[in-house]
Amino acid sequence: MNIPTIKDVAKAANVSVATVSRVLHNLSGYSNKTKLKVLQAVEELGYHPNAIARGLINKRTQTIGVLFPDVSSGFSSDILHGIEEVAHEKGFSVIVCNTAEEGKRTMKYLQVLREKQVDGVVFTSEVLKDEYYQALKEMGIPVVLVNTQSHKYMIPYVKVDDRQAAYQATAYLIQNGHREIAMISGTLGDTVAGTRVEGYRQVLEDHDIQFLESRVAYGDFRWESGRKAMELLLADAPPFTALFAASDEMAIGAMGAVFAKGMRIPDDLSIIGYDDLTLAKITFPPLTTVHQPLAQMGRLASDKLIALIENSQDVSSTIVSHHIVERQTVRSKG
Amino acid sequence: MNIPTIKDVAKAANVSVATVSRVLHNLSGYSNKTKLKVLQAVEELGYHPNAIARGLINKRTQTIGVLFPDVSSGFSSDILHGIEEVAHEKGFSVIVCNTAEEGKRTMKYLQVLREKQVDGVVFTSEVLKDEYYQALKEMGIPVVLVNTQSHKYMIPYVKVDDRQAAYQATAYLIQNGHREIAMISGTLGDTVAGTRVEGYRQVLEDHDIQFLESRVAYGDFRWESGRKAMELLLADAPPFTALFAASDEMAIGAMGAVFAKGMRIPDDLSIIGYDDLTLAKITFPPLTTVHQPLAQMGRLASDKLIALIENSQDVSSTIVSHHIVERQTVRSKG
DNA sequence: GATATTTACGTAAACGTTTACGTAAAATAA
DNA sequence: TTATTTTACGTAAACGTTTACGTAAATATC
Repeated sequence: MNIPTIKDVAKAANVSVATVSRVLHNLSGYSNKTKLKVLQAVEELGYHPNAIARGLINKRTQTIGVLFPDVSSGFSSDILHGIEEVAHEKGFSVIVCNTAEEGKRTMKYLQVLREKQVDGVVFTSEVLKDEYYQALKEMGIPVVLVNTQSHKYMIPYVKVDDRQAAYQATAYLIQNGHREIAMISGTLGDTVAGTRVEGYRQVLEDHDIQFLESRVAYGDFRWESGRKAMELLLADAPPFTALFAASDEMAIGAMGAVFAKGMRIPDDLSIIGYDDLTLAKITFPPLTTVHQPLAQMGRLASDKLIALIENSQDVSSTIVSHHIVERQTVRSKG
Repeated sequence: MNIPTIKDVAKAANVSVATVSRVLHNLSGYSNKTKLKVLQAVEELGYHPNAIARGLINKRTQTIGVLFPDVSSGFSSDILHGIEEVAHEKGFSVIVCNTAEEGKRTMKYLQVLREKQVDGVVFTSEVLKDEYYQALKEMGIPVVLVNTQSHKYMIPYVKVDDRQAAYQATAYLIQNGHREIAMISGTLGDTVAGTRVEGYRQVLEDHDIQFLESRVAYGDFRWESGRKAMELLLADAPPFTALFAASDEMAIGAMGAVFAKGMRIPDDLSIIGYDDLTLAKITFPPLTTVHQPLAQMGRLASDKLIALIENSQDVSSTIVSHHIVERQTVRSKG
């Protein structure tokens, strides 16, 4: 018993495949009577269209590819959730790819996506290397960037203004009376990480506070690196009363290091994070942090990508708004 | 300038498409000279095979579908990571679906997956309703369950032994001298949740400790429900010195409620969780919990599914091993 | 009632592959 | 040398759709 095709339906309904296709697509060109016959045949045979055959002829697969450095991170999975949500609403499926930040894997994935004829690609949280760009360009399909951007190439992106967000996060600490402020940055050399320390440095200058290289430590955005960086800072840096961590994970790692020293948060040290992962509100005390609307960013990216796929000419980018969510890790000093 | 097809390559290399296909697949039936000609033409034209056309004829798409109740949870995303990893290794792509635990959405996804002709499906963390099973069965493709199982239908699954794990988690508390032990269970009515309270109940009996209905509260596995359940327990339940939470998220929610009361963990109250999410090790104090090898479960599921797709007859299930990871939320009562 | 238009279809090509089958030339065997 | 096998291809059908084009019948127009 083979899977019924449109031909079987046509035969059963005593019409041509063209007619079946027409009624299935609600086009015109058939009487109500034949429509009923066809629909009944579909029902009886349990016919389901084959999207592969359809894709072959339409040159559209209704599928997009999404690349993450680490799908399992709280950060990525929120974005994925958003992307998937609107993709599904709009009739697209999403293929996930985990690049593990490896160039080779990434290129492999791009090749697979090309062969699978995806209609578009979302690329997230990593710098878009030249070779990626070339591959993507050859594929001739729209791309949107999330949480990253390319200065070299003109590609629409969705992200927050990192510099400004970092500026405001640090400013928030200053407003709360802190003047000795350390920072744990993301990977040294990474562009977004870089932008964040610029923001941090800028506020300090604007408030006539001296920027001390010795008060900034570098992690890789992940929890463990935050803990280590904090241990370093606690041991070696000039004393400080507050910390800005460039990711929530690192902030929480830092909190662990602080607690381990028997210090209290925010009594002995204030901390502000960055991201507002689900994590942030469930730690104790709940983490004050700058909120990035991750799921929303995913939704916007999906939206934009699909518009592009459907021939929109609008290649604009969007800077989504961030804001500080005040929880309980920052203490106001008198 | 259109995308080159196998025909273009054939023309450029002055051979037939059949020959091109043969060299591309490393079959036999061509001289070394023509092989070189073909490869060169491929190179020059920048030809890339079209997996859609291939899928149409092979009736294989090298794609699997994966259904999650919530892709963005730390739980799901670890499983996804594992699934994706081996799928990619074995030449399969994965389409993610977020059911949001809604029957209608789930059915919609199953239909999409059917139309897209996926070769297999992984279904995770939800009970497999009859209608899902029927749809899956009609599709005629292999399915594997993760973190759930069906008593009604014969479908391979990958999960831990929940009852035993719950038994051991509670036993661990008893071994540490606790006898007044509360529990926060997952959704009342859910099978896995049910199994876990059975395990809990069983140890108590085996140690001649009276099981008190009033010492078990019900959440939905998520953080907030854990906090609420703990507040309830703290207010209404007979006093207890330890808690077994059926998920790490709930355990952490409970910790928040405890801290909010000014109590200390583990000094005033011991807590053991369940899952060992990334979360667990980064809270303070780090959470003692029962480890489920989530990524590994994903890998195993992927492995099994692909074997099934490739005609393995082995429909066995696997119970993966769990173990308690001792961190700092359980105090030994002298 | 003749002509023009619209409706309701059917036919067949096309999408880009894979592969069964056929065949001429080359290699081997007798 | 001739007969046989093997090699190296080419031809064409098939996968399941969509859609341009054609056409007979029905309907509308005058």
